[in-house]
Amino acid sequence: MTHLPPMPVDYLDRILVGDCIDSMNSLPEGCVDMVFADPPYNLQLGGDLLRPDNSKVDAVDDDWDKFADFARYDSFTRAWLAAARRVLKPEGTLWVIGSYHNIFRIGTALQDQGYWILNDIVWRKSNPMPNFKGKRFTNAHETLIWAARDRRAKRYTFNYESMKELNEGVQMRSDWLLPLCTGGERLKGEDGKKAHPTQKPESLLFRCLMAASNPGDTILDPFFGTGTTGAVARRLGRHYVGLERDPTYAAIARKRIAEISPLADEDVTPKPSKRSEPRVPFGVLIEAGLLQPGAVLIDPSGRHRARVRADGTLSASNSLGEHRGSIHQVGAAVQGAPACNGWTFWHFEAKGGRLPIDHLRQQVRAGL
Amino acid sequence: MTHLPPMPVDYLDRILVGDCIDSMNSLPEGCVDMVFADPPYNLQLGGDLLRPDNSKVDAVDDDWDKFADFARYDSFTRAWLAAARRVLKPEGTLWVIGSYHNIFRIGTALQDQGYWILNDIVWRKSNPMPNFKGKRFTNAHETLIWAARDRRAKRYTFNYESMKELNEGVQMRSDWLLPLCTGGERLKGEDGKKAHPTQKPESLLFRCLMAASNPGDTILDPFFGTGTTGAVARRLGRHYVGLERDPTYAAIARKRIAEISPLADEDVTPKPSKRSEPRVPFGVLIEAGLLQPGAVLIDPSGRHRARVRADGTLSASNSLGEHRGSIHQVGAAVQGAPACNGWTFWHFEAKGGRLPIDHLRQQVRAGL
DNA sequence: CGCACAATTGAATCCCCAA
DNA sequence: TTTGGGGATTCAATTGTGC
Repeated sequence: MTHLPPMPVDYLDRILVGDCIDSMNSLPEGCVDMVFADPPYNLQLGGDLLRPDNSKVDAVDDDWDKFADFARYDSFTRAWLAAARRVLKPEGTLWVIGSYHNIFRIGTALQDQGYWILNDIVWRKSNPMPNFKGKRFTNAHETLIWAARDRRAKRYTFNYESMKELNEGVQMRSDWLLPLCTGGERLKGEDGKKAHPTQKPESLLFRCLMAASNPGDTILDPFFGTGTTGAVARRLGRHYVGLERDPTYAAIARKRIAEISPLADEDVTPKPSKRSEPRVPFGVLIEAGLLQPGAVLIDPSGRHRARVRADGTLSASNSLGEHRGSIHQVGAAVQGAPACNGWTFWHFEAKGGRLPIDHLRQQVRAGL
Repeated sequence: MTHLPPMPVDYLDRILVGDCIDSMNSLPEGCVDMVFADPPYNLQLGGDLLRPDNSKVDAVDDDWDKFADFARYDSFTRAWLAAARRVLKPEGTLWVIGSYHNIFRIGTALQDQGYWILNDIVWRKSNPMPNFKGKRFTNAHETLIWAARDRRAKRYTFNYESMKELNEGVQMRSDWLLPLCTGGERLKGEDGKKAHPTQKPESLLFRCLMAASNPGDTILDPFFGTGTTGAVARRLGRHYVGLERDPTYAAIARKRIAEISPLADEDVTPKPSKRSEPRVPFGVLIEAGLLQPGAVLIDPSGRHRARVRADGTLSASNSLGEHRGSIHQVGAAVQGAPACNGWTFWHFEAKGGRLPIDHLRQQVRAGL
C-alpha cells in the first residue's frame, strides 16, 4: 500500500461549517477510515397530512430536502459520493442511509462510481409512524448501504465476532430492529420542539461503527446535522470529522459531543476474530507431542479415518481413492467436497470422548 | 377513462414461450391489472448479458468496463420495464423483487420511467443462508418494490383491510417475515435436484396478490420460471399470463398449475372497506323516523350539542359562533377543527346509553 | 407518590366522487 | 381541470395530567 497522509490534526474531532463537497475536497486523499452519510432523502411531499384525530403531521419540508427533479438530485448525489470516495482510504468503507425515495438512486450512483456493495441493511423501526389513510403498507423501515471503496478492497474492517456477540451468539443479519430516536435522546430546542427533523438513533450509529471501524479510526460524516455520528464516535474511541452546512446544527452538535465521556479502551475494542489469532500449522501439534505420528483421526460421523504423518500431513484411503495432503485437503478429498476445515472436521480420541483437533490448536495458542 | 381492450382470451391463463419483451409488445396496451416480475439478478439472458459478479470480468478497475456492464443490465431493465408499463392498465401496479446486486438499478429505472413507488417491501427470510466466510452481515432479506404506473394514479388496488386481518388486526408493515421456498413446495427434477435456482415461496406471491389485486384480475409475470405467480393466481381466482423463454421451465410450470384447485370465490374476495359501502344521506334517518326533527345530538365528551333540523342539517351554537350545515360541517365547526366525521362524532341518547348516529346508519343499510 | 388515562409524536411521496 | 364536500383513517412509546 502506498503511504497516505493522515487526517490533518486541525480537522480531527472538529465540525467544519460549509458545503460538504468543498470541505471534502480540501482534505487530503485517503485520510478517512469510514464514512457515514445521511443525505437529504428528496421526499417530494405533497400537501398537508392529517392524522385521524385531525392533528397535522410535522413533515420534513425543509429547503435542504427540495430538489427540482431526479436529475438535480442525481448530480448532487454523484458529486458528494465522488468526493467521499477520494478521501476514503483504499480499505475504507462507506455507509449511506435512505428511504425508497432516494436509496435506489444512491445505490446506482455508488455502483457506477466503482464502490462495491458489501451489504444492504434494513433498519426495521419498532415504532414507525403508521399509514394514516390506509392506502399503503406502513413504511416501517429505512435502508442502509454498506460499501467498500473498491471491488478489490478485501481487507476492509468487519468486526464479525463483535456483531455475533451483539446478536446473542449467532451471525448478525442484514435486518436490524431498532427504535426511533425519541424521548430523552431526541435533542430539543428552547421551545421544546425537535432540534433537527431527522435525528438518527445512537443505537444505529453504534452498530455501524462497532461493525466497521476500530478505536482510533477516523469517521467522516458529510451530513453531520446535530452530530449523532460524532457523539457515538467519541463514546467509542473513534475520531470524527463532521461537515455541516447549517451553523445552528453545528453549534448544537458541538455542545452535545462535548458532554460525551469516552468509554474505556478495553470496552470498545472489538472482540478479536479467529482470523487474527496466530496461525498454528498442524505440524506444530506433532512437534509439541500433542499428537503422535501414526495416530488415527476420525470425522464426527465416524465414516472417515486418516493417519497422521510425521511431516504434518495426513493419509487416507476410501472408495474415492488414496489421499495425502494437509488436514484440509484430505478432509475435502475423503468427502468428495470442494473444501473442508480440517481443524473442526478431524477428531481424536480423548479421555472424555472424541474431540476436534482444534482443541489441541487452542492448547498450543494458550502456550500449553 | 378511455376504453381499453381486455386481455385476448388466447393469452389468458397461458404461458408464452419466448422473449418477454417481444411477448409484451404483442399484447394490447393497458390489458393487465398487475405485474409481478422476478428478473434475473445476474443478467445471463442467453449468455448475452452481463453478470455483475462474473469471474470472467476479472479485476474490473476500468471505469469504462464497469459502465459497459451496468449499462447493458440497465438497458435490458429499462426495456422490459417500459414494455410492462405499456401493458399495465392506468390504475395497475407493478411488483419487482431483487437483491442489492440489481434492485437499485431497477428502482432508478422505474422512477425515471414515471412509475410511482408506493412502498419498498423487505422480505425477511426466516431461514437465510449464513455468511460462511464471516466477512459480511448475513444477507437475510430481499427487496420488493411496489409501484403504480403513474404518479397521478390514485385508484390502484390495495386491500388494506385484508392485509390488516392478515397481520392480527394492525396495519401490515413494509417488512415481511417469510420462510424460503423449501421442502415439499420446492419443485425438483427427476434427479432430485431443484428444478429452478430461484423459486420463490408461494406465501410471498400470496401476499402480493392478496394486497394488490382482486378476483378476476389479470396478473402478468414476464419472468415466469416455474410458475409460482401462476400457481398462486389460479388458487386465488386471478388470471395469469406467464412469459418464459425456457421451454423446460414453462413445461414444469404448466404441469404445476394444472394441479392447482382454485379456492372458492367467497374465500378469496378481499374484505370490503367502509369506503365501498353505499352512501346514506343523514336526512334518510329522519325520513325513516329513526331521528325526529328537534332531537338533540351530543358529542362523546359531552362538550358539544346540536339540534336536528327537518331538512337533514344540524344547528348549534357555542363560543365560536352559530353553526348550521351538515353533520360533518357542524361537527367540525363546533370544535374549530378542519374536518370531522359526523357519523362517529354525534351521538344520540338510547336506552342502553349514548350511541353514535352511525348506529342508525347501519340500521338503514341493513334495510330496517 | 403511584396509578390510570389522556395527549403527543415520528424522514409520509396517505381519499374520492361529483359538479 | 378545479373545487367542494362527504366521510374514512393510526401504532408504539413517551410525556403530561388528574386523582
